[in-house]
Amino acid sequence: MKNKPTEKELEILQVLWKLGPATVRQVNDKLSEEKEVGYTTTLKFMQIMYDKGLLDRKSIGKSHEYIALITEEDTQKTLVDQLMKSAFQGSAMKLVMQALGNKKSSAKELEQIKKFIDDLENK
Amino acid sequence: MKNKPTEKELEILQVLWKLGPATVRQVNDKLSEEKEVGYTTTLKFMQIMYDKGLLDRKSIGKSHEYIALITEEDTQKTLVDQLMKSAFQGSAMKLVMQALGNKKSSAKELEQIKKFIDDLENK
DNA sequence: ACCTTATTACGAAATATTTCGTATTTAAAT
DNA sequence: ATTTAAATACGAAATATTTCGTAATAAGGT
Repeated sequence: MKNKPTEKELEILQVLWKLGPATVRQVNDKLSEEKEVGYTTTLKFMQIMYDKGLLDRKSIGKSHEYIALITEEDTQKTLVDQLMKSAFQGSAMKLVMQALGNKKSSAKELEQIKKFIDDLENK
Repeated sequence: MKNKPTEKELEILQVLWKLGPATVRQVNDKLSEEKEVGYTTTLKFMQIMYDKGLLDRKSIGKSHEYIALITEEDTQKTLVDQLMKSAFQGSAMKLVMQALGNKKSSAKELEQIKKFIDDLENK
């Protein structure tokens, strides 16, 4: 089983999943759109994540280009599993109902989910 | 908006939701079933949570009886919202599909969810 | 070859979370 | 009233996470 990335690490992963391979500068620019953050802060994180094996990198000119080594899906799976265990007694159903009840999803989305469930059932 | 409890705080909340009003001793015993933890550790957490306003307490003999001031539902909502934002681009649907896809829910549960969705739609 | 500028490397401060030891208090039993 | 056992209060150590300053490095332009 995987252990989950910290919140800041997740923010950086999000950027990399969206942009694909990217430099510290690019990631920092993206993060800074939301909330100003020091360049060396982002750099440090990405170095730590590289050391941890969360990212890979290669030299491009004088800088590095980083790429996520874990997929968005795997990470989502890890996080959902964790939340299900820690707050929903391991019940996917409880979690799902909470998620659907919370935020009004569009009719279209609800249909998609029903179709998704049908597919699960006929498998 | 609420901010989420830390992991240890959540563990303690879980026990209190399950047991109802309980002493530090009772909570610590419960937690220790899983993994040994020092009595004063649990005590300290519950004191902090009391100071933060997460718990209330009243004197019972020489000890205190604590009770959760936030409900399990509200907490689940907060956690799901947070996860939805931080890892699923705010999409309930993506989260739901991940949750259902991950863990095989029983046919009965899947039916319940579909019914739940139907209710949402006819509202 | 030298200067400029952007990048990396490194260390450490700042903050948040988790853990527990020790001293004090309290109530119950004798 | 005194002793004893259990609980609380307090402080601080241990660990994890987040943030950034400074120095060293490297590449590109002149």
